[in-house]
Amino acid sequence: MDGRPTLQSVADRASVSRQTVSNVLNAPHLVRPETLDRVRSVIDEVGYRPHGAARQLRTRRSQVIGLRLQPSADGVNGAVLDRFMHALTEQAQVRGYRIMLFTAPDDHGEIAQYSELLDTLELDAFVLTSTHRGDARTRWLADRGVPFVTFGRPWDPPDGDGDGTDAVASRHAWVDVDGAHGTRTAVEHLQGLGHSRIAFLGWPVGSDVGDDRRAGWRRAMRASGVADHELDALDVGVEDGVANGGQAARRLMDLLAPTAFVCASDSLALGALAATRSVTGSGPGSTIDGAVGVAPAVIGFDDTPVARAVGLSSVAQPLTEAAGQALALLLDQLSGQRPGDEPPLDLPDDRHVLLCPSLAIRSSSRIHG
Amino acid sequence: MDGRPTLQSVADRASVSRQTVSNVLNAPHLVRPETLDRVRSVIDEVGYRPHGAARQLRTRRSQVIGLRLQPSADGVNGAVLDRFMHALTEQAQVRGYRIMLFTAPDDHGEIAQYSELLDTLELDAFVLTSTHRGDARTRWLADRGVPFVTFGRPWDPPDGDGDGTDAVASRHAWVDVDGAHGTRTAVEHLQGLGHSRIAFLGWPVGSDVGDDRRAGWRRAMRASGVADHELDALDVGVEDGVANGGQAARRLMDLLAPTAFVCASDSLALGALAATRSVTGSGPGSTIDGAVGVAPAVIGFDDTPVARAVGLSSVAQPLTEAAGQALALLLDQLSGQRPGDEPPLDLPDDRHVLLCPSLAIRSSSRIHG
DNA sequence: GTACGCGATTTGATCGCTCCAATACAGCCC
DNA sequence: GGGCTGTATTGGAGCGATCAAATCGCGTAC
Repeated sequence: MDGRPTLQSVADRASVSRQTVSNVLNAPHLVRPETLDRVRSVIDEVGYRPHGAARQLRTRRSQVIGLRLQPSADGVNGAVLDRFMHALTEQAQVRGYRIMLFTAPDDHGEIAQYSELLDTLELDAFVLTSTHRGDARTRWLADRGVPFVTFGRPWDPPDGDGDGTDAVASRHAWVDVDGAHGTRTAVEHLQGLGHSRIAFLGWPVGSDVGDDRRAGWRRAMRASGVADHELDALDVGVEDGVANGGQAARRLMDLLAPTAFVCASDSLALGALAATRSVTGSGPGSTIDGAVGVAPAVIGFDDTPVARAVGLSSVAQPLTEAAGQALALLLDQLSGQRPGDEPPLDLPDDRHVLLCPSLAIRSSSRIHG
Repeated sequence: MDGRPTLQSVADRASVSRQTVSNVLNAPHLVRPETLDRVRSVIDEVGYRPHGAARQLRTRRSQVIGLRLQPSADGVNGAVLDRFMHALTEQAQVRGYRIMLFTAPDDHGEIAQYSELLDTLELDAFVLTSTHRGDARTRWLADRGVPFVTFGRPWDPPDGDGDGTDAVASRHAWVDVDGAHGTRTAVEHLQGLGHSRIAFLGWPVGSDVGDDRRAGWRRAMRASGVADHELDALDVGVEDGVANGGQAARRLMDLLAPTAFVCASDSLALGALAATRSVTGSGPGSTIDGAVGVAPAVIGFDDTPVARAVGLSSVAQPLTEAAGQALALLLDQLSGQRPGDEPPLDLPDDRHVLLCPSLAIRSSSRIHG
């Protein structure tokens, strides 16, 4: 009566043994139906819940997934990872897993945290974000057979130095959103509205994510017959930020007078939006008049809350879907892996999920001059 | 050699007993210095780390703190809680605690999660956000003697129905930011720049946080001799949102032509900023000319990334400090409480921390006409 | 000389669960 | 009825740590 109900106390009350109660919960098919019912009603009656630590001590599984909080990217973006985390937490919870947070100053520190979390708390898996070329984290985890998924493709070239190690190491499970597809959709949407001089306002060449988004714009433009030298002129790369976006947009408008901007981020788009609106004097959603003085259309990327707030069209990542897929990939690894076993060597290649973003159309791309 | 190092394996290697190794880690003062050194060097050598689940099973403490993720407030705000969470995770980590996430559709569901998390994982404490009047969560936790802190004051009236239960229940540990102080500082800053007709753009009366911020503005205005009927005219309450902020600002400008706006959120401020700038045609930071046509100053609240991006002055909450204080209050409760003990009945009243926000001054409040 | 006190260390028990091997019991065939 | 198969259930062992109590060595007091 005193203290929390335990497997033994439930067993006594139901006149069975410990193990039978355990089986009722973990392997019901082994228990005779009438015994099942009886034990279950006792469980409900006393409100029994298994003790996680005790179970973990025996099974070597914690049912907990680790996630590193990024050091708060102080931009308009950054909310993306937070939203992903929300979705992940929700999805994990319904599948019987929990999310544990940790922080680290850099990748090296993150690996140190992996080590500690695995040794002391025996986390079952990790979700990695912000992957990049030559990511030491994926290598470390893969070498130790720790289940993990990355939100973001491994951007390493598919075939490294020929010895195949890199290829194997980067053949891990991942989920990502097709950025190129997003910008292409944006371009096509604008073309459908009659635009043809569509500029790309992105980051400097060299960031994989940025180049991917640029490539989508480029392909769509080229497909509609725009020449390469013209594309080069319409293609701008600046560091992320509202101010930078505004400056770059103004410069482009002076030189080439594009009728629309496709941007690599909402920050850049926000700057462009302000620049285009202040020059022409017409706010988003204002009336159309003739040809001159109509503000160019602007489309951002990531569909952050700010975009929603100011009526900025934006490419929206399916973050809930991404989180769901990430978890599915993780559970796949977890189910096939008994604590002591080695991870299977030749993994199926269908552990990659590339999702298509959608376009949230708002007033910043509804009108056309 | 095989398997992870355990307390026993370290003990064997150092030619001492299990318990001595345990003491080296948990009660070094009980161990003779030379033994201490010897055992410690073995620990380092084999890389021993205590196993959390085993420890928890015995001590009934998990060293884990629970935090509910709010269902992603889809505004410009909401980032506030995310930033608080970042700080909390960081602070907890250096003190040997971890943050575990969970979600719930409402307060009732949140309580159900508490129950489950306490029974199965034995979380040591919880951090609550978004507290409100008659919050069932704090009551539930307090009744069960579960340590917790809220980020946000209990807004219940100090003396309930006279039976004292509410007063006791709400006398829990909390950390909050003095919103009134923030808006007062904003007003004083504006007055220092020569402003006198300063409007308040807030939420409808009835939300405790909003009324607090309103009160700060009101007090500062009254202190400088503004009559009450004038204050009522300068005081607007609308639902949060950029569009609402813009509309309300425009209306105020038509009626009363205030020279400055103090807002209850960055969303409202953003709307006001757009409205003031589009009417006069001068962007933030543009040149001053005479008296007519100069854009009113605008100050927001929460210092969200967007504010930083568009040059909006804003009242900044000290979130890192808040997280640190919250944890200090928690650890205070945790240290004084042995697993089986009852919580102390008469708690000290110094478990409330009210922090002062600071003002981030940017271009939206630098000029004055 | 025995008793006592005190610090350092060891031993046995225990937390709540699952794994494993052993057992009881039914049904079936010869 | 004996032997076999397969299913339902049982008891013992152990996961890795801490707690509580026992033990040991040694100096001091009576």
